[in-house]
Amino acid sequence: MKIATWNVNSVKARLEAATAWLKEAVPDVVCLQEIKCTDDTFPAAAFEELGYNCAVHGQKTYNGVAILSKRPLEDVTPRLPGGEADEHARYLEALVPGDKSVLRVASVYAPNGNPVGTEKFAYKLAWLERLRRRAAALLAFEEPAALMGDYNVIPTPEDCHDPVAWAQDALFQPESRAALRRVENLGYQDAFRACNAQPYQYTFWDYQAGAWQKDHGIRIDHILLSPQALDRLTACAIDKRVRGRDKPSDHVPVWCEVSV
DNA sequence: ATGCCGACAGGATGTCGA
Repeated sequence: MKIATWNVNSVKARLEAATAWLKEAVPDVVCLQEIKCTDDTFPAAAFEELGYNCAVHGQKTYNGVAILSKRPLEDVTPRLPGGEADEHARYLEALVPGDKSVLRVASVYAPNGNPVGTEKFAYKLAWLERLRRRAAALLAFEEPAALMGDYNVIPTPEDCHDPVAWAQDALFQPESRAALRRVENLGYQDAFRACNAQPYQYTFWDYQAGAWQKDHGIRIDHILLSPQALDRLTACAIDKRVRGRDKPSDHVPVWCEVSV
């Protein structure tokens, strides 16, 4: 099963780019982030035409996550536990039946957290701690699980072009990196790093300052696999070329293949 | 030291992203 994650930065602005990529990449499951629309305005028909079922946890203007799947989507659950007052649409979970077993997938859109030292940064860390708790609960099922999305965390200095340039940014704070590591330390593995040790492989390039042309990127979109999913991992890659197309998102898709 | 670009809401320009 080919599964993927992509922060599209508005699903409506990216509809043409998204359908073109789906036709060539042909993933079985795609987790989308920053769809920036409500459930009722999500362009489901365009994806259904390509054979996808859609689960949507939307929000007007900001955030919003979705899961597209060629297989049925069961147990569809929005929101992370523990944030009853949190109105941001940043998490959506579903169960996808595979050939041999089920695969639990989650579309993850962690908060940006800038500027550091504000309530936004505190919200980011609290949100990642809620994610860690949910990730711990999922491990108890002892089933293949993939928590995929925009974590807004640069894991290591080798995941950005210039660590000094990002030193003051919420994405590269020691606390942010530790929060991501705490999820991994439960027993989840970064699928990309399980397949590729090359440094300076990015998933995001800013629209500004010619970041794409200069390859000034960062790796912040991650696929975290449970042990049962990692055992079935056969490939993982970043579809970098998508960033060079017309009207691109500032993020590109990351995908992996798991034999479930 | 700051903006650079882009999407959105709304009808000018501010907010947000990373």
